[in-house]
Amino acid sequence: METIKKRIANALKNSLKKMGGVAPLAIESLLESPPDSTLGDLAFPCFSLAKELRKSPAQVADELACALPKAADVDRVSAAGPYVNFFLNARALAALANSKTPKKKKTKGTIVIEYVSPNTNKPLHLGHVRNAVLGDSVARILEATGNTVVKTCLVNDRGIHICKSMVAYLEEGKKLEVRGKRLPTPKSEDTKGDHFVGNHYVLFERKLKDDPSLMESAQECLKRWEAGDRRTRTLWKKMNTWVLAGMKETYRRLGIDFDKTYFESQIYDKGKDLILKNLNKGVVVRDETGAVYADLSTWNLPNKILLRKDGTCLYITQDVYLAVQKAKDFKARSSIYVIGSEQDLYLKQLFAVLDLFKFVWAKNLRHLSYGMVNLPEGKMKSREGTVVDADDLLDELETLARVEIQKRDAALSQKEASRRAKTIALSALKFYMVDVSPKSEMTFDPKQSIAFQGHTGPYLLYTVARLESILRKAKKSRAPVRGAAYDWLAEKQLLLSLLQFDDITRRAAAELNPSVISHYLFDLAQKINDYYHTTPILSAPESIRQSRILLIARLSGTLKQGLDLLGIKTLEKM
RNA sequence: CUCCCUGUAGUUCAAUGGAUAGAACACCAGCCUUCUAAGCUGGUUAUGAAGGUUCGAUUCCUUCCGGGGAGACCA
Repeated sequence: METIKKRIANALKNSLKKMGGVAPLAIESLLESPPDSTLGDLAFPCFSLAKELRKSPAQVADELACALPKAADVDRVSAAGPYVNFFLNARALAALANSKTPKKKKTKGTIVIEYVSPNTNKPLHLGHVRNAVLGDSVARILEATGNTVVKTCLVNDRGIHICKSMVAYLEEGKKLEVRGKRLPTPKSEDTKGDHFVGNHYVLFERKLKDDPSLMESAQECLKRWEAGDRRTRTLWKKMNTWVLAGMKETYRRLGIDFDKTYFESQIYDKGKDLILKNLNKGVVVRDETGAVYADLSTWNLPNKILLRKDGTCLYITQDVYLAVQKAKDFKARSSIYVIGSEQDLYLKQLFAVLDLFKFVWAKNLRHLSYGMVNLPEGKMKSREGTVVDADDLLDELETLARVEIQKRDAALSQKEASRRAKTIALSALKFYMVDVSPKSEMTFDPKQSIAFQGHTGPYLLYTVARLESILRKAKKSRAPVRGAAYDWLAEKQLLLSLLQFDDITRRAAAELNPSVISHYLFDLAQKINDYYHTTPILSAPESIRQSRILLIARLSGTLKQGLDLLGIKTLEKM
């Protein structure tokens, strides 16, 4: 595709010279796709040339269309109003689509991406799922465009939140002790560890209403933790282990993983030295109360406190440390933070502080900010119990997928049905999450998100399964190969779409936006299904059958490749 | 009070400043003796308001109205 574009751009440049004009610099990038395929396959808008040539855009287009030389890969050039439209040659497109693209080498260096970053006081919820799916997909996209990607997770495993769960757990324990019973565990309660601890967190919040003194207990617990009190640390460790085991299970179900996990408890006080060093250099300042802050007026941002007046650390203290550590650990040229938009200002300040500290890589830090996930009835609120739990959601989706599978093939083995249900359920969830552009808030309507028809993941899986079915049958009845032609409009559209894939992937990488890919894939699948219905493949005349099968293979491959970039697995049959 | 994001069919989402604002869901009417009907075809419905910049504005600027978020010792 690039080669055709380049050639057309050159031809345009030459013709413009003859007409007495100067071609715009980025002439190749001006080439666009017409809104309707009957208008052409590529379009060149002439608006910018009109002034210079002192002619109307339509006139320029008209003259340009006549002046352009004939070429093998272009069937026809025509002016339509202010546009010069090119009709590409289907055979040339087919040849291009079938030529093997060289595998991308990883030459661009390393990018670190940090995502999910959960607290260890409750299980993962819908918001984490959006974060996880986004981060995972962006990592895949960057990898596919020549970067080495390191996936990291920062676990917020210490702080007042976990202390609340601990206090609730100990309170419960006191009561049980009186009755001579042992403390419950996830095992004794047959509850997943993260849910077990989360239940105690909820319990704490509920009891807090009647007993405000519990808050003091939590504060004391935190102090004991910071002082290194052995019993507190032991309980803390035990509860965190439960939570992390539970989360691991959820990640596994989601198909998400990390190359490196950092724990807040291990680094939360490590940024202090760096801050103090910069204080000595006069880069940051101590105010009259004793707190250390960074003046960020150069960045047009409010000042940021880096150390409390009592000298203790804040969240940003460790974030500064961690950023430096990541740069050292992986020699990363860039780092991406997948974090909700409510922290937009915080991340701007973090990046500014690192810039203030003169780290060269600070200018390459990026915040992949994403909007909140809301429910049709409003915001998710843990206190009101309206939080959608990740595990529950996955269970529900799998059950629904299973029902649909059962409807279609009752004879399918339990094992296979379950395998398919998992894949289909995940495809629905991931596609739904990734299809909205990250910046937008999204409304999670359970009814729509679990739909298996229309603009959904399962629609794409189904399209792949149909293509694979054709390919299986084609193998069984191999026909003699002959050269063949793509002479129909439908096939040309498919070829054009196929040739856009690399461009689309690059755009998604540049924008850190997987929805670019999901939109493309859905559009491609629609074209494929249309083609499927209108064009016979296996029963096609011998002369063109083989090239159609080849096209089907290419289409299936591209769909799979694209879905893989979204973290979605496909099925051969469904 | 200040700053950031946001407002598109009944609903959920699209649209590098470009040609007739696209899908999906829902609703109605069709299509399985033909490669998987989780599919396909057809039908009804939208840019919050007013100005401005531009040959051209859903997109950029201003004001107003509505929604969300953030604002130095929580993150």
